[in-house]
Amino acid sequence: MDAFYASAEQASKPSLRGKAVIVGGLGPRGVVATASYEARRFGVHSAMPMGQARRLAPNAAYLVPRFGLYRDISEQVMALLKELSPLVEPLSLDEAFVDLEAGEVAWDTASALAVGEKLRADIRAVTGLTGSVGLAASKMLAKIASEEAKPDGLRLIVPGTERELLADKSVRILPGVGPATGDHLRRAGITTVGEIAEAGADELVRLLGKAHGGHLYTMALAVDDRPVVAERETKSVSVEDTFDVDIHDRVRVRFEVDRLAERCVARLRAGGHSGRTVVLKVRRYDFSTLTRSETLRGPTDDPAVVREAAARLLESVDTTGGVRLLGVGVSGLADYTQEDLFAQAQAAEAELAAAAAAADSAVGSASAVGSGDGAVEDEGSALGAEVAEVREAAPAERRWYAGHDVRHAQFGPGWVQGSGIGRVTVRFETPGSGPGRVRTFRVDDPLLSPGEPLPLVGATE
DNA sequence: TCTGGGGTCCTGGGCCAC
DNA sequence: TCTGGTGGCCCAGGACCC
Repeated sequence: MDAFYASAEQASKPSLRGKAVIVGGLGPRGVVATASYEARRFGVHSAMPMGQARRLAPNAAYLVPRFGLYRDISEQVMALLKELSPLVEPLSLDEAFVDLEAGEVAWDTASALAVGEKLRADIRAVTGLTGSVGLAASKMLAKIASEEAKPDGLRLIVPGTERELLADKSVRILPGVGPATGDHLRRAGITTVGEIAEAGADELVRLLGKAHGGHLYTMALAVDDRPVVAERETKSVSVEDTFDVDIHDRVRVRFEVDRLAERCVARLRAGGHSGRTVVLKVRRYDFSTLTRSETLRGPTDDPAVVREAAARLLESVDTTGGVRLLGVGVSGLADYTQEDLFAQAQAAEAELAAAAAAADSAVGSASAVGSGDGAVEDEGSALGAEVAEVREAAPAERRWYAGHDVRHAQFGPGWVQGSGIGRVTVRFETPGSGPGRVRTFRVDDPLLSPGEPLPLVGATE
């Protein structure tokens, strides 16, 4: 999909069509997730600090992402892809590899082009958005082709022309070559894909190590036999927060770690997982990042267990000077928990005990663990008590995020154009309407409530 | 107003068992 | 008994991707 988040916003907000739209974190430390093509003309691009984007494009519309809407659109597109082949490998919400051969829908250049054009038409018809298609003999080349096809295009790399096509391109075009590897290669006098091929496998391995160097060399020869993999197993689950202002207070740091641990476990459970290794991530005031991990005896999805492990890990980290980001993750995923094993063991014990007719078998309840209600149990530490106090004091206020959907009892559906100083400005328009009017309300206006994204195509028109 | 969030993979050192 | 090689696991950090 082309400039996916921004395009989705333009499609659902008629007043933004043809305008510079920037989607991303709007806090003081936000970065750009996606910039519309109009915004890119000002030099704004993904991963740019939002402050810099605002300097470059002060008049652009700045919106907070609406992942629910993007996910819905993504599902529509993925469904179209699955009609083409059983082998669809999603890379993100807006990108996927499709093995057309496995789907038996394309067998030569002409049929592949026809499938690509029909897919683009279908995507437009179903979602109202444009997508670009790259056709090639491997995943790497298909990806390069799709980048070249953007926006709203189709590009086919004819088999046999690959090496010639890659030779003059920057090494940065190869997947796996980011700023660091790019610099590394540049210092060795290698700037193009052709130069990687000329340097030879041994030199690449010497420069970048066995795995990375060897892989890059074969990529440079346009050799990529990685298969399209439909189902990928999740290997870790994590949540992290960057704070608007560095946190110095150790109690607050501990409180945030507790909260993150609980959010992480909620996600873990939602995915039907448990995990054995708990990871704490700390980014300090100077942007230095460190991780600490602890591997438990068995997998868990118990919030208290993860919280306590994260708290132990935090004890080994020096946070004086301030903390910019905290994260908690769980890896070593399994589909059972240590508690399950305890439960099984206890059930077996209970059976034995019953068989022995022991009247007082001492089997506890295994189901008491992991209620997930967020109760704080800190083994009586003073810090734990303080954390509980901070938790009690956490405020709950209604916030209006720029770009998010609202509904007004009198004026109907609209979206938040901005808010501040007790006021919220709403533009009343829908995907099927023309550009709408703007009205301002008090932030606590009882007639105003959060709304749901409206479908971009059909329903409302 | 410098630098998000959620992932994956690789490397290299330390430690331990064989 | 001592030493060395090897392989696996754990841990930390770095790079990369979208």
